[in-house]
Amino acid sequence: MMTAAKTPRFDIVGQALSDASRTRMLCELMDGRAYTNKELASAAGVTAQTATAHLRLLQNADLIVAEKRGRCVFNRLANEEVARMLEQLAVIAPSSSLHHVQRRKAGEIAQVRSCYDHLAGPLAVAMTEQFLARGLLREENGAFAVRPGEEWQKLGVTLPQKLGRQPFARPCMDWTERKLHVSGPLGKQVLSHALERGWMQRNTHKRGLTLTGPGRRALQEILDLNCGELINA
Amino acid sequence: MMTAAKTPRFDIVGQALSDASRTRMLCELMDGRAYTNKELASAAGVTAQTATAHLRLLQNADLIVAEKRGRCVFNRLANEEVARMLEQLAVIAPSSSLHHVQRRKAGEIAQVRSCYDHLAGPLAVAMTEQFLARGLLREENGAFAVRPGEEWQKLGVTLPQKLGRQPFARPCMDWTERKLHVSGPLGKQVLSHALERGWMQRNTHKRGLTLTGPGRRALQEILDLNCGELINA
DNA sequence: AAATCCCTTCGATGCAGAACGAACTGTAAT
DNA sequence: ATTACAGTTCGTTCTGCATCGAAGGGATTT
Repeated sequence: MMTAAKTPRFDIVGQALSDASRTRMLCELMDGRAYTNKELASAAGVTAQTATAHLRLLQNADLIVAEKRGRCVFNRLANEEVARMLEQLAVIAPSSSLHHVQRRKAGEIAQVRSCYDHLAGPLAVAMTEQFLARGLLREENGAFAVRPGEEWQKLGVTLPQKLGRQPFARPCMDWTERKLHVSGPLGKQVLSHALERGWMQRNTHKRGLTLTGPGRRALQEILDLNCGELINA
Repeated sequence: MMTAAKTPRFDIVGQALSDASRTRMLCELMDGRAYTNKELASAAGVTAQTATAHLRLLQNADLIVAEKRGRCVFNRLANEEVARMLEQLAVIAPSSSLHHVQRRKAGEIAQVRSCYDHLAGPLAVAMTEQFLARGLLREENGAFAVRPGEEWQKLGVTLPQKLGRQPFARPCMDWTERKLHVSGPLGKQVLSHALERGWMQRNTHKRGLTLTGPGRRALQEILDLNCGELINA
């Protein structure tokens, strides 16, 4: 049975987010990969015992899930909603250094990076703008409606039979660009296809990605994107 | 060489969200309207002193903004991004999965409502504009000067002998319209008269009001107001 | 078997902050 | 002028919890 219209318990999640050690761990997890207890302890700058307590708390708040493998425990974000919530949180959360400086400093932040399981950053924003300009996507009251097009196939996207029903493409706010890019199953397919084809490679330990020559050419050909303007490396 | 940590400080916002009293207040504010300290204290179930501390904390986290007006302090969400973040948070937060949080979209908030003891909302704003256009009110350095007129009588307003002495009509900022409407004794008389005559009725629970047929006709006749344009119910 | 490593549990410590009563400031009503 | 009311400040109490040292389990290696 459900209780009568009670207020959402923001405080339970907020409690989990209220400690700097825990949020440092979450930032580490935002690339969608799994990290061990020890790695996250090191990222947060605390001992393993303390990390254990933190990770249990994050688990109880359903922000992460843990998987035991041998003597290690792999932790990852519980689901995409958690990642989206964190991205939205980043829009309003103050940063250790200045936001504006971050954006302008070339190369300090990866121009191409992943956001949980999909592309983010200027490249993702530019691609999304192309999708919208070509009528492949339409923004409809805060959601993305997907229209068929040969570009999807070239990007490795398999469209579902029934378009427009489920959230196949979701708008996701990029916190450095403050513009929309595509998440959801569509965004996920685009990234995994790009990684398979060697269009880009994951950097060490972070969400950064490196766009390769073939990737540059592929995006130029499929979407007429001039990646040289975006990534001045 | 690792650059200095530039991770977003999720914990600062999380800290603000970590207390149930504060999140109850935020839930109350999610309709986009402004509430006083006391109202929020009551919504959170704490005393006024405690609410003061909470509200200051929320201000420092840039989640809300406060504006002093008279002896009251009106608090509202700082911006649209905060509302979006809270909505995204509601997706994660327990016990919120079914009840979609009511955030202000166009026309979602009562078009006719009360603000303590006087009318507010688009209807009140439209009436005030009529008062000004007909010369019944004049804005003088931030205050309303009242001029005599037969409309006042028809609206149930008894003017005091000495006009202009004390603030008989005060300008009151409507938070959703961002325009002025009339408070003070004059606004109070208008509302109580309208309720007496059955021009409108109080809704359950909130400050919402329902404009009745006779009320619609009365306002049409007295002020030439077309209420149909305002209230699309 | 012993050694090593990852993680957890337990206990102690110390700090942060949520709550309210009492008292105070300033504004509005009568 | 007096009263009532909204909000704040201060001091106190009490609970929660982040942290680490020490010690214990379980898995893998030597």
